[in-house]
Order: sequence, then structure tokens, then C-alpha cells
Amino acid sequence: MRILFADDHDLLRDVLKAYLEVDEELTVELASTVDEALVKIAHEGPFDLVLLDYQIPGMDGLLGLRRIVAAQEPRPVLLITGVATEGTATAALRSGAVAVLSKTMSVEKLKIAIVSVINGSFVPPYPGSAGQAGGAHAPTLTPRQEQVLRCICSGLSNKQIARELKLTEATVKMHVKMIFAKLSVNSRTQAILISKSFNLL
Amino acid sequence: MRILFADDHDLLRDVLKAYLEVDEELTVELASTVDEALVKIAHEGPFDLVLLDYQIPGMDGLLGLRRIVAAQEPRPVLLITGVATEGTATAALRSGAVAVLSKTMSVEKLKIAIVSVINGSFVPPYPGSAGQAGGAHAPTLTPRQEQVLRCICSGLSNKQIARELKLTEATVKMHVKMIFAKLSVNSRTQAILISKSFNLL
DNA sequence: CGGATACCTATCCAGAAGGATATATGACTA
DNA sequence: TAGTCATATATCCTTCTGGATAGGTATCCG
Repeated sequence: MRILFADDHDLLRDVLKAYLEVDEELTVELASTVDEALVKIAHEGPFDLVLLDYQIPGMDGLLGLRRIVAAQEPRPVLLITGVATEGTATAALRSGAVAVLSKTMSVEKLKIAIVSVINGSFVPPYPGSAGQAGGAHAPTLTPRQEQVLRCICSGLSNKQIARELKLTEATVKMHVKMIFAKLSVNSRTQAILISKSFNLL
Repeated sequence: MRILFADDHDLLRDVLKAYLEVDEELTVELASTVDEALVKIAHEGPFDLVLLDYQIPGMDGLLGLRRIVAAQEPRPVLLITGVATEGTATAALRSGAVAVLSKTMSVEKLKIAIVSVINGSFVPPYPGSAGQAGGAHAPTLTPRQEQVLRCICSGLSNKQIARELKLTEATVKMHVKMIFAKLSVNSRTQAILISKSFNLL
């Protein structure tokens, strides 16, 4: 499945691309402006999904969104935003976005949302809607797991972490495994990137 | 060798500690304020070296430096700063710092400086002095190495990088090895941290 | 009490990462 | 032209990672 992720925030862009592409089925193309995204769509045909940042250069209110929606027709455009009010969210939906997501939501949920939308089985949860529906909360780590993650994010090896926390390497490996599961990653490098970009620590 | 690194910038503190402690001979203790540093020195005796950030809480001009120099006597105190003028540098030296280093200098050089100072074989190069003496420049990566590092920093495995850049995994591994050598690290996690904190990309 | 959680340890295994060496080609240049 | 540099590939070997499974203890709570 081909996804176009349009965001000018380099770090998030790269890390999200890396994260999503762990799934071999997903291909993520990147754009950092509305115009760049439009060029990509024009040249390479509509994507299976466009993930569009609300705070991207060229957005111009919701005009940029409408232009991309038009180019994508009838394929879906997902708007993602850091700070969204009820008003802008509904306006975006009226402008053709199939859903408005918050950057505070967890990566797993974002991925689920993306796949759901592509598969056509999606109920749009957007920030500002009733309660916390579909919203934020990052994966909860136990205190120990948090310590271990902190060590991982300092570049320590399992052996070093074991010494640092006075544990067996076996124990450390077990914690690492659990952390990976919660973050939905499969390498310590990705764990670092995810925990930094969603600042879990 | 016991080193006290006093800096309130968490990221740099942790990554530098991790980096230096790769060398098994070095033990790095941390403090985030001048007072915390003084307490550590008082309780645990003078360190082989104190690495002191100029922009640390409690510094109060150069008073904090003088207090730490006094506590450390006769062991060395190294001042490290992001933005230093000729004036503050010489003032710091007069206040008892054995040298003033710039945060723009490379990690390797910093480590060399630290070890040199402890071994007593150090000629203080401080920012603002003639030309670029002892100063900044980060390790120079070849274009290819830069590409590979970028991939590493996206959390990709060697195999994924090979696919991405259309290379053999063997070639990627070779590039990775070279990058590690230039950054003076020995794992991709550390490479990420170093290249991010010294934003090499 | 019984169950749920967090925590610690152990062993096995496949595969990835890291380190060392060797070889080869094109490009730039002293 | 000879030398250097970046690039690319290969092989060998060791260590570390990541994943699976299977135990064990302590604590908290209904």
C-alpha cells in the first residue's frame, strides 16, 4: 500500500516512515509542502492514502487540504494535527478529509487508523470529540521498563544496562522485549526514535 | 578515572556520559546544578576532573566556577560552553578553569581534551582564540557515509539500508564501520545519539 | 484466600551487528 | 603516471540482539 506522508517536521516524518515501513506491505513517500505533495500525486498517481499535516507550508487555511483531496479523489486523505479544535476538525471533514487525527495519539493507533482507512473499515475518531475517543495515551511502561528504556536511549547495550541496574542480562533482555512489544518496534534503534519523537521519557 | 559532568542539559549529559563510559576506564558522575556538584565533591572527594557547563543553574557569573575550583583544588576544572567570547574565556581561566571548551567541538576532541587534562599533557584551546585552534569541526563524512548515517538514524537495519540505497549488505556494513570509526562509537544506537546531539545531519 | 501484576532468572536459537582483511574499479590530482 | 580517496563487494568470525518458552518470587487487591 502506497502512503504519502506530507509533513514539514523532519524528525517525525523520517521516524514515522521508518516505523510504518517495518511493515513490508507499506510504502511511505514523503513530502514537506502541499505543492510537493501535489506534484507527487500528479506524477505518481493517487496514493492509497495521504496523511497530511495541518501545519504544513502551503496549507493556507484548509485550501491546501481541498487541493489535495481533489487530486486524490476518490482516495482518502487523513488530516493529522498537533493542535486541533472541534471547529477546525469538523471544517476539515467538510473539506473532504476522511478523518482528523491528533499527533498525541500513539503510533500503533495511527497505524491502525491508516490501515483501517485503506481497508474501508474506519470510524473517524478525532480530537475534541466526545471524551477521549480514539485519542492520546501513550503505551504505559512499568517503572522498570522505563528505566531500561532510558538506558537504551542512552545507547547502552544489554550487558551495560544489566550492570547499570544490577540485573542479569537475561532480565534486561526480557524487559527490552516487553518494551518493544509496547512500542510496536523490533529494534532498539527504532525504540529510541519512537520514544524520542513521542517523548515517552 | 572519575569525572564529574555538571550540566543541566539532560540529553547532552546522558549521551556524553554514555559515550565516555564506553571507555571502561572512565566513570562519569552527573550533576545538574552547581550546588549538586559541590555536594558530590564534598561527599565523594575531588574528582579527577570536573567538566562544568557555563550555563548551569547556580553559576552566578563565574562565582560558581570559583566555588567548584576551590572544592576541587588542586584537581582540574574544565569549563564547557555553547557561546563563549574571548572575554569570558580568559576570565574563566583567571578564575581557575584549566581550559574553556566549546560545545561545538567534536566528541572525540572533547574526550581527548579530558584525558589529556587528567594526564597533565594539555594545552588549553579555547573558542575565540587564534583561528580555529582546537575548535569545532565535526568528523567529515563522505556523501555515501552521510546517506548511510541518515538511514541508521531512521532506525533501518543494514539489510533495509542495502535495499534503500541499492547496495550489498556487505557494503553497507563497511560504511557503517567507517562511520562508527569517525564518530568514535561502536553501536548504531550510539551513532544515532551522537549524530543527533551534535546534529551531524 | 486466589488472582493479577510487576519483577527476576534461565536456556535455546536464528539472525543481525560489529570487527578484520582482501580485492577491485573509477575519479581526482600531485 | 603513480598515488590517494571514495566506492563496492566478499569472506570469516565473534558477539549482541531479538524472539520464544518456562520458570520463580513479592506485592497489592477484591
